[in-house]
Amino acid sequence: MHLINQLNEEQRMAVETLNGPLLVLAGAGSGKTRVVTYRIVNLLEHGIHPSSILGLTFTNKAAAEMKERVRHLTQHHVLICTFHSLGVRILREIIHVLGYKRDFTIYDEQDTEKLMKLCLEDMNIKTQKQDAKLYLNLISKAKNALQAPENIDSKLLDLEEKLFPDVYAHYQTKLKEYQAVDFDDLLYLPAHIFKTYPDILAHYQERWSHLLIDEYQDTNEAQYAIVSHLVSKHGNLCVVGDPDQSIYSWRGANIKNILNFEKDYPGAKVARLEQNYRSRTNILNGANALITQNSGRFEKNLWSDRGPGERIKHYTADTDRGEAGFVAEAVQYHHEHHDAPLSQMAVFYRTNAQSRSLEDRLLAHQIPYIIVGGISFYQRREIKDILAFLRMVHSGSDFVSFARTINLPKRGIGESTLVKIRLAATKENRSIFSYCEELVYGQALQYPIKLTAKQREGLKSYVDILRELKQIHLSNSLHDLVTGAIQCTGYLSYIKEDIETHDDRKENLNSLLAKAVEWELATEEPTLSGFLEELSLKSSLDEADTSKEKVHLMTIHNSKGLEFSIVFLVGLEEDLFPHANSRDSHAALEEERRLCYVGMTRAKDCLYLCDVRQRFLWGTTRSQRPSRFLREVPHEYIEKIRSSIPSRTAIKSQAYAHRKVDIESELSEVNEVQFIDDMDQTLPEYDEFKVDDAVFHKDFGLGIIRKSYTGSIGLIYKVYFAKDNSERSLVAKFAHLKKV
DNA sequence: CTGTGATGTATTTTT
DNA sequence: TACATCACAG
Repeated sequence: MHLINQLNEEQRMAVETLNGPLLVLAGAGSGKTRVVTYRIVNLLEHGIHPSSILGLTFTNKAAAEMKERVRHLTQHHVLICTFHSLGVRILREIIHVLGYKRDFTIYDEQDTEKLMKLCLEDMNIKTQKQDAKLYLNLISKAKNALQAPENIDSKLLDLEEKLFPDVYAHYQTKLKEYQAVDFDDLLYLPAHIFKTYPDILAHYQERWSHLLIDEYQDTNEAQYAIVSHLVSKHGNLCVVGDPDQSIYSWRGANIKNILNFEKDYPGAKVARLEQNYRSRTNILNGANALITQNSGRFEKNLWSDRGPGERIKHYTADTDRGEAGFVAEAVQYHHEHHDAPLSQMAVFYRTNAQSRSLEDRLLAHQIPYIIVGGISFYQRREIKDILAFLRMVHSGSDFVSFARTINLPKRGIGESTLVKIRLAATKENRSIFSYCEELVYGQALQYPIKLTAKQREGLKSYVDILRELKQIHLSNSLHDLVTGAIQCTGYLSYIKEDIETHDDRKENLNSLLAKAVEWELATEEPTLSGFLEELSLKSSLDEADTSKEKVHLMTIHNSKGLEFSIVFLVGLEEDLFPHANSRDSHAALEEERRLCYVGMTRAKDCLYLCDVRQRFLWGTTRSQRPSRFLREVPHEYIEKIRSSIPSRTAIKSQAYAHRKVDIESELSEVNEVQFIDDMDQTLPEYDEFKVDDAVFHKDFGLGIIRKSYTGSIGLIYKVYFAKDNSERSLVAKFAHLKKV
């Protein structure tokens, strides 16, 4: 295989190890994708049948990319997909053993929230606002940990969570009744089936002889179980990942899965990919130094021979608007003076809300940008509405979709009637739609409910519309059905009522139709269920058209796996990044640090770090303190700047020496001042102490930190002092507390 | 049942 | 801020 020659020694070892367990520790930018694809090519060249190989990733995008690369190199189609689509694939084949029908619906978060509210109502649980979300969270955790409702140890639960096992059980019952599964079920149910039905498992073990898992550090228990079940026979498992880039523990990812790989699979070979082909050393070393602060790591020595490059630039703005303005100007500068393509620049932030000010300034500077991630097209109301109609055509059992569509447009069926219909249908043991049909057209009901003339009329029109759509579905193409769902339902006139949003919504509906057509052309057997399934597994990440000449805006989470020449990491402030919610947990804080590491290591040539003194956040203007992460990157790699245009030293020392002199002199006046690195004078103030830390005060003696918060004067600690048994609030910068 | 306006409240990351 | 929920009137 000639491709082998393009690899370094460790990479080659990974590519040439075809059987048995293999752990590839792939540092940032170490050529992971190349190794993975070459390894698949190598498997194929060694006579492994394409259909025996299974590659698993976390995003559709990564899967598609890898698949395409393999196809390009070998002309073979290999199954590379996300864990969730693998789950669907398996469930479509065997979910009947659990009493589901083959064409189940997949509920997204919005859908499950509706379902949960209705469950709580059923159980007469006083439905407080966040209750639904709270229970859903617990259920999600339970499923990720492979716990069935009956396996929950109620002794471990808080008092207010005592009802949880019952709620969980009822929720599962309802899901089944409505022939729906939630997102976590796509992993949980296959894992459950594998465990319970050895013959089914054997079948899948037979089918896939070689497994490959990407981003293994982000697998959760359920995913881990699926994988270990599948490989327990042949043992040919290659996992790729980087513990330092584990950033999804909040979704159940367990970093131990990768850390314990050698224990789980004795005799595993380990390839350490430590040469970074991406970043300049100033950036790489800065990031390395930062991540060293974490405990319990696999030591590694990531190096690069791409030369030092420029130092990491740190800019402090007065306000979030100023920060965004700085970014816009710097983008413009790089674009105009160095021909840096916009598509090679990216701005990363911790929370989605931060994108607004950035968008605002970029727009003002007329810089084209694209938001990667964000609110998905498929989450938009009008899209979900039409899809709900389609779901009703597909499965008459899905009550959530019924509830969503029954009053589009208004048909006089309100909350209370909806409850009556739902309960009656359940009692009657009929699907929600067949119950409605019977209610309007038949008499064979044991539990009919009373309707006003207007309601009867409304329900009848609804049933008629769905019957018509079903008819279209039988004899026409998919896009005819979509057209029908938009037109026959009167949806168009319904959205006309809101003039403000009408045009946008209409446009979105047009794109939906376009997507349907496109999908029909690209798919061999374009069925409705296939279409719905594809859309429910699509994430916002998969839609972005990244080919265009635009600056990329995204959360740091979304930046994983990408690289850009120039990266702006904004909002490096305490309580934003690291996020306030991680404040009291060491583990959470380390994850924030890994997140920062991920963000930094996306940059090839140029990295900007920004923080802001005053930020408009959560409805008010807040005084912000610089992130501790800024301090954790050693000074030698950082240059503090006060303008988006480089200072004279920077110009001279870097590749910019050829720049036009007039610009340089124009700016030199301002920049003269900033040659001093003032990092030392502006040491960020941050939570030096955490709750429960012991401290010493020169007057009050020994104390314990009870609380830390930010007042108008800065960081304040509430400290309990043993000496006089008192609690005092002390301003951090004056109190001179010492660690004990 | 529906629409309105007031009131309250919770603000991370997403396959 | 912005969204969801609630109370109340029609």
